[in-house]
Amino acid sequence: MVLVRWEPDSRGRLEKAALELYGERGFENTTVAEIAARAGLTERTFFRHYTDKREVLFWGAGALQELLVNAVADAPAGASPIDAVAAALETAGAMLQQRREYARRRQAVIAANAELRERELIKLASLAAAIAGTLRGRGVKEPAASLTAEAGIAVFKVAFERWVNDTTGRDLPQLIRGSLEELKTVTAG
Amino acid sequence: MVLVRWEPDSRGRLEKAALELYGERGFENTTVAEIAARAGLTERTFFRHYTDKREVLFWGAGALQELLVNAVADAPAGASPIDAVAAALETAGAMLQQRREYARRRQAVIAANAELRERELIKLASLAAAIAGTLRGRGVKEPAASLTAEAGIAVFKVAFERWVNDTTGRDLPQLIRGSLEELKTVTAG
DNA sequence: CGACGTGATGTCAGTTACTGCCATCACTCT
DNA sequence: AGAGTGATGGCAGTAACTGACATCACGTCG
Repeated sequence: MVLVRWEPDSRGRLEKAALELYGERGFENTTVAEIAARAGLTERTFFRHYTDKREVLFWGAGALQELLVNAVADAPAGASPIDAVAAALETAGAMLQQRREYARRRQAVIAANAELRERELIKLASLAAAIAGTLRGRGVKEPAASLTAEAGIAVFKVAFERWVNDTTGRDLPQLIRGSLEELKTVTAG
Repeated sequence: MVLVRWEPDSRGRLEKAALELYGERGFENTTVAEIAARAGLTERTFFRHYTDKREVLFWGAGALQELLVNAVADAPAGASPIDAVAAALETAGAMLQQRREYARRRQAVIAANAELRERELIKLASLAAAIAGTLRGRGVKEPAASLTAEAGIAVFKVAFERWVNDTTGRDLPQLIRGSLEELKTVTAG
């Protein structure tokens, strides 16, 4: 009957089931066994794919980091560090924008739970560290590299939050540009 | 024999025991039962004082947040938002500086473990949110308030890390000032 | 002075996240 | 056909955390 031993894309099924259940009853009231069951798998298999119950929502972070690092590395040699970072963030923002509904649901789930917010923050910190490393590779010294990267992440955080909670459909890359301008104004004070 | 039913300062004993054990064998290889035993208490009592195993290292965060918020609120009315935040951070830095050895040991423990780093990041995010709220109370609009607060926290993170890993005994408030200047330079690019 | 309430602690049982070890078995390669 | 591989299941074990109830020095009030 069954053509293959296991249904394909178990990762995708686990992520879908987890996002649904976290959204329906909340992260804390969802059991890993329940996620696995909805995906047609067992708890043990869940933990083979994800190191813990939170990580199932953050699998895409690696790809985002790679995208950002490449974009910073590929910025024109003449670009200032902050503009290289800003351009990279706008590129990433354009990608996220294509999956707006998914991004919103996911963000609502994360915002509703402190443990998930913690995980998100460490992913952002990891992004900042990777960006700082890339800037150093472009010849930027410390502490300028770290400060530029951290400032970029701050700009992204503020812009992303506005974008998620925005009903007027503003453009994420534009919000990022606007946030950077605001940061420049504010630090010039 | 015993004059009082329980030794006083169970919180202090728990925090001391936890920092020691996390430093000796690492966070992951330390059991809450072991911490409690070293403090002369039971596991159950540990969880009455701290919501989880990490929180025992972050009890002081509340006082720090209060200090920062007050310092921002008390800044002269004419001060720019970024300068108000910078002054508050320098005040906080001066406080931390008085407990340098403690701060270093604690930071070494936190840096060695991802879960503890997560917790630290959410505490810093909470600081940023509180500062942003105070700035709004001073009439600063969004997104300027959030960006100023996030930028301030970024400056603090970079300065604090340099201070902790510094062997030449540089002054933390000075490092904070220097980081802010660097940020201003970098964002002016 | 004695009963009584209170607060910090102890005891214990239960749930669930997470891990190590071994078994299974469709598919593949030789 | 037989051996190897890889994704999965089953199961036992540890430890974080929680709820319910017991204890008992201390202070208070009648």
